[in-house]
Amino acid sequence: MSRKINILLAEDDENLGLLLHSFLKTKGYAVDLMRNGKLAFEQFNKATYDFCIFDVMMPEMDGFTLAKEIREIDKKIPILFLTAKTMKEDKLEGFSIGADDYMTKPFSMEELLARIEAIIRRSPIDIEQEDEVFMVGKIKYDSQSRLLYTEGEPKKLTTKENQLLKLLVKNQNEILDRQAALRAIWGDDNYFNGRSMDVYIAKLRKLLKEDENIEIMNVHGKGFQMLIK
Amino acid sequence: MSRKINILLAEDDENLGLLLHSFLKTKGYAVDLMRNGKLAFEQFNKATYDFCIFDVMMPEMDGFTLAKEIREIDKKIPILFLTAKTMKEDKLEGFSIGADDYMTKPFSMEELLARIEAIIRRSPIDIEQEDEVFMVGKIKYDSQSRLLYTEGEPKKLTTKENQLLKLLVKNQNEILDRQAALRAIWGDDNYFNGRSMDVYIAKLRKLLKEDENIEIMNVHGKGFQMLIK
DNA sequence: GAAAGCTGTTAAATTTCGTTAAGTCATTTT
DNA sequence: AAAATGACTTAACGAAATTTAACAGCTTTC
Repeated sequence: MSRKINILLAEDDENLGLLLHSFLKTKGYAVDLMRNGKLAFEQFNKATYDFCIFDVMMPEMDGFTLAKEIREIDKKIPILFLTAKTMKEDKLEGFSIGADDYMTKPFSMEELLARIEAIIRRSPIDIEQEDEVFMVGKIKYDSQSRLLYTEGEPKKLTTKENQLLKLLVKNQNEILDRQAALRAIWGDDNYFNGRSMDVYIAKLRKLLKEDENIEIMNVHGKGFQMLIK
Repeated sequence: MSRKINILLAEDDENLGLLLHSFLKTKGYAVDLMRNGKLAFEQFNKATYDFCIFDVMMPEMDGFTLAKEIREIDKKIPILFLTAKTMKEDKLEGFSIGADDYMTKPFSMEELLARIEAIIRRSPIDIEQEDEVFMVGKIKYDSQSRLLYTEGEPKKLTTKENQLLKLLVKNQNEILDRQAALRAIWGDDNYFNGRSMDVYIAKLRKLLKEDENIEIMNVHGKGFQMLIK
């Protein structure tokens, strides 16, 4: 079998949280439980996850806001919502963010498991071997070892260069939101971090200019978009 | 049966502490009892444990803070909390740290035992043979005898080399937080200890450079990450 | 079309890290 | 007891990574 699947679980109800945590663990998943959206977002940027389960109603940051933040930096990770009420609007909002499924409390553990496995089955590419190696145009890029295989010697990226390039590549051809990137990499989107990011964008452009089909384009006031023709 | 399971017990109430200590000993566990969180953390870094039982309310360092510190350097060790009051917030905080279970005082010895065994049953890999012998790339490493089986003569590591290498290996492919490592090995993360750690990182790199697939990579401002390709 | 606000880029300043060597202290050897 | 050894720390210096500054060039707004 392949490696364990990492699930990020955000749930403020301690009983349900524990229950889910231990249940999913017995089913062979690696689960990190966070008690609110803020903590969950921080955790999301620290580790690498394959799957998210978010309660909609939480203190600090609710599940939808959390999902929005995460969608800014990861378009594809499956998100499943848990919602206490059968609010129609809730569901709609959830799906417009890009929810893959939702469950209305109370639900059975087995049902939850079935849904998780269904979603995982549906997205066969990413989950089974969350890729750390990408092709950026004709340039190979290994985000794990932070190596960019340009002509001649592979170039070793610095921590920040690597974090930023990884975000851009993962959001290839889509806009990477400025604030989202700053929060994900620098933890805070103040003015100076913003200027710092601009410096790194310049560095990456220089690193990638060898392939003229790659372009890191600015979208004024919004963010950056890595275009590959 | 396999070897004895080592439990680290942190409990400031002397009566309860001794009671638990002798009870668990009769049940075949090896138990070390510490009377506060600070001592328990120091002890955790001296020996190797399979399981933790922490009282939440303790002088010097409470159980949650202790658990947080330990989680920085060991993501997987099971932690069970003992809590005097049925404080809802306590429980939440505990589980977000990654508690595996909790018990509210007063509780029966048998119930505690049942929970411990349930947790151990759930995590089949780590506990039954928590290894002191690792393969680091193609180099064998015995952290118990502090021997690194490089080409030719096995190299005997010093105390600090061994502690640091063990932490890196246990957090393989993940970031070992600088402060956490310093607190775990040096007890304090001041400037000089930091420089000392850097010296040891250099030593380890030299020791391991024989296998070119091993890399101790710096994550600027955060810590170190041992990568094995 | 001028002001205000973003972005691009280079360079300087600051912080953090890598490495080697010298210093300190305790223990062992001779 | 003097000398040697070993482990660890501190110093020293250089290199690398990151941030801040500085200034020029764009975009939007009204």
